[in-house]
Amino acid sequence: MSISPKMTLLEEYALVARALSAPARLMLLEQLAQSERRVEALAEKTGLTVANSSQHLQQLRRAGLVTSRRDGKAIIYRLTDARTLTLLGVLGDVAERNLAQVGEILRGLSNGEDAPEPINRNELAARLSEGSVTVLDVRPADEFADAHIPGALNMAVTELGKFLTDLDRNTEIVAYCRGPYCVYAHQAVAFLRKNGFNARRLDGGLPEWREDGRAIQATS
Amino acid sequence: MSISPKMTLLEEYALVARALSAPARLMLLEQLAQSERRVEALAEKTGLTVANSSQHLQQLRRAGLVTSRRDGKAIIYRLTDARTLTLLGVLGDVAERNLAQVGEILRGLSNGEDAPEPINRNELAARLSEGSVTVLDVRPADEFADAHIPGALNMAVTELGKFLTDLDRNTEIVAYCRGPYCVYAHQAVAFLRKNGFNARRLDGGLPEWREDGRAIQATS
DNA sequence: CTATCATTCAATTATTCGATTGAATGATGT
DNA sequence: ACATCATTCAATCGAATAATTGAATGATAG
Repeated sequence: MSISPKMTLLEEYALVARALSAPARLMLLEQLAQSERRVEALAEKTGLTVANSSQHLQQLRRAGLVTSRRDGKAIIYRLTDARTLTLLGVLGDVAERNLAQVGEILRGLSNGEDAPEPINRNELAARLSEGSVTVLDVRPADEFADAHIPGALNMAVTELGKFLTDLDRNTEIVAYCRGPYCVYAHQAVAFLRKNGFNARRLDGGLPEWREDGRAIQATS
Repeated sequence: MSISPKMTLLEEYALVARALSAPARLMLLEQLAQSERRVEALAEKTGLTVANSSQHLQQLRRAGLVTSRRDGKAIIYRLTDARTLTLLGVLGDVAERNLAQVGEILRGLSNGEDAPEPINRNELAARLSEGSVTVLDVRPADEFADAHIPGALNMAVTELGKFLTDLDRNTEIVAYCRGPYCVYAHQAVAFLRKNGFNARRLDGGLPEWREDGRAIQATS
């Protein structure tokens, strides 16, 4: 079947693409983009069984998208490098702009509010150093604890209502979450705007911010 | 199965990735990156049957990677936009750097010669305006006729031996072909270097050159 | 209006994939 | 050296996919 080098190459490229072609594996990659994790932790975060996670992770490893190492009794998986992150971002970009259904869902998350353009990371960095912005991390608390943008507040989207009084209505709010596939930031921005706040989404999530080489606040 | 918007989104992203997960479709996309084409022409170029090409093209269309229009009796397919090209490039990049087998094949194409770093498109453009470089288009003649880098010579890799005397040994040669998945340029560079020429590969092929907004020489 | 013909559809077959279950592995840490 | 336990493997099932064949579609061109 694949005697010529050309065909072998194409099959390898196809293998990488196939690794991205299951929602379960995209969830795993999104998690790994936050930080390296053990199989069990990944299984819990994604709702997959451990055995199933393990098999998906092996497919991702065969495709070169993740690598693993041992730490004590656990195997720790992580993204091979920043190119994996780039690939995920471009994939989301293509889908968002070329698939009508994706655009609709993303707009639907805004719940009637028309969302403003996201703020880019350069601009946020500048605004942060001025102190003229409130940064909101809407990921689960454990992921926030692991690492976040310095000075960010952590509020789960579902709890946002309870903390509205804590937020300064005169300062622009920038919300972010995991990255291109995370919907929390969209929802948070819509909710805040509906309640009269000036809120925008950050372009990219924590992984992209970190990949830019910017400072993060980490626990360990 | 997919009630939550999050899952629906992931399924859509996975659909795009799945579209890239078959060698046949990657070949079709490589062809479409050269120029828009009819189904029959694509089938001939890729060696697929017409019916099979049609079905693959429909999958690519569902994934938003290509679009089609009618021209007379024919349906003309083309890449939806430059993002598709970017996606293909990043996919190749990940595979080349993370999969050992891909690296080996690409090195194997050089046939013992160690290939120099490719020249980037900015540099080639500068060198072209100086006239200090010979540009070699190693794609098939019909694709060359369709469009090529201005001033480029067209030689199929297999015919390269016959034309060695036509090439100036004192001018550096830059070879290019279809893009990241095309192996002709690698082979041409190896052959030329083995024969004492100073040759390098262009980073990216004609589609990337065109996408940069640079001048091309076209027939029509 | 009708014949033409490029493209698409439909039905089939062989293959591959994803999820599940329970057992096996094998490096750790005592 | 051995027990532990996170991870992986193996086997199974149901579903989805790619390629092939031949027929159907449907817009064009005369």
